[in-house]
Amino acid sequence: MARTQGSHADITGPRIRDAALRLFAKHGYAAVSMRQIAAEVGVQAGALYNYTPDKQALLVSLLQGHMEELLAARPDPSGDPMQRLRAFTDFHIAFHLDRPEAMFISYMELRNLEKPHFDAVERLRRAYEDGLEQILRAGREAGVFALPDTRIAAFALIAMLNGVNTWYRAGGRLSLPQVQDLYWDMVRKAVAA
Amino acid sequence: MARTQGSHADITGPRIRDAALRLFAKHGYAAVSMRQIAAEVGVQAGALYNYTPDKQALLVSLLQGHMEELLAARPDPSGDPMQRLRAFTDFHIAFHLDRPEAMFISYMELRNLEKPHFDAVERLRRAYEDGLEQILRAGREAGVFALPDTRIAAFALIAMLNGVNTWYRAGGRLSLPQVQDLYWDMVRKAVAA
DNA sequence: GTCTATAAATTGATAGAC
DNA sequence: GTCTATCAATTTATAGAC
Repeated sequence: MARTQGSHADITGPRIRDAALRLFAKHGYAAVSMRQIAAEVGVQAGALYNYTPDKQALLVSLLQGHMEELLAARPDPSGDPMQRLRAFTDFHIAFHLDRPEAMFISYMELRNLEKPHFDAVERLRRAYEDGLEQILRAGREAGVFALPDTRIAAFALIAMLNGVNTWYRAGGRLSLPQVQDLYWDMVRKAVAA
Repeated sequence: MARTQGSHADITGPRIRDAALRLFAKHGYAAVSMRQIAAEVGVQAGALYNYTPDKQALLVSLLQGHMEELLAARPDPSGDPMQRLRAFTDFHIAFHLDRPEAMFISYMELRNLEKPHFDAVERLRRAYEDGLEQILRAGREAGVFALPDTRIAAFALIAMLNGVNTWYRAGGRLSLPQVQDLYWDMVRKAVAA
């Protein structure tokens, strides 16, 4: 029989983060109250403050955690530039389709981060963009890519790949490998020499 | 000498929309109070309700107005598919770089629209995407574009072009025509046969 | 058309019982 | 560790004077 009171430290913490992620993605950070998060978890609002000092820290943890996971999961830089770009494309699509809410709030709620937290997250994003740009530069030097501006190209490719999340629905007419093939076709041609 | 009271119907209306656009873009719809908007305009909160029935109507008006302007400003469908695609690319970049806040809230604040308003704005966006897809289909039928899926390609190209707004700053190292050339280079190659 | 004043509800966060 | 109760501040929106 379910208790209505008692100690649940091990499970409550992650459930609070899950609930906050889901609600922030759906309604936006500013529109979500601590009471809503607590209700989603099944505790009272006061209990949340055993796990987070305040609402802002909850958002910071979600965004920073997402970017650190993204950087840690990147494919190894092995193979020629074409192979590396294909691996990056496949990875980027798969990683973000697997975490639609985290990806969504990582773009949408940046402005709700206080300055030092914003700077920290931006530094991580910058590192990720740099990873792609290095692939593009290596390809240009090898003569397989033709890109007048590798920095802008990196922005453009990431923006294009991010767009998958705006239309893809699991169980739709396209499987993940089909989506990866479709985007790889355009990525490959866009950078081609 | 400036009055602190009195009638200013002609100028107050547009100024409220301007202030709301700026503040919504900066802090997010949910995070902006009617008092903040009023303060930005230089009136008291109560005065806003002479111009909008409520806060939601202000957001609807901004998003719907932006999409209608976008559709109305599209380039004429003249020329061959390659020329039409170039015109679309140049137009899309120029239009959105000219309205960064409106573009921003049109993507970010969709979720804060009540259902019927959301549907109305989505219908307009869909019409815009359809315009690009028709260009892509015409090019594929003419044999100048090679695209396995014109719908996905339209999404991908729009997402790529939208990305300009995340990094472009007026007065930066690149002029508008330079940006248009850089993106056209990638768009052209991405769809090429 | 704008003001002041206020109603009614909701917010983030804290205190103290259990 | 969670609860109930509550504070102090802020919110949208309205009423009525000018």
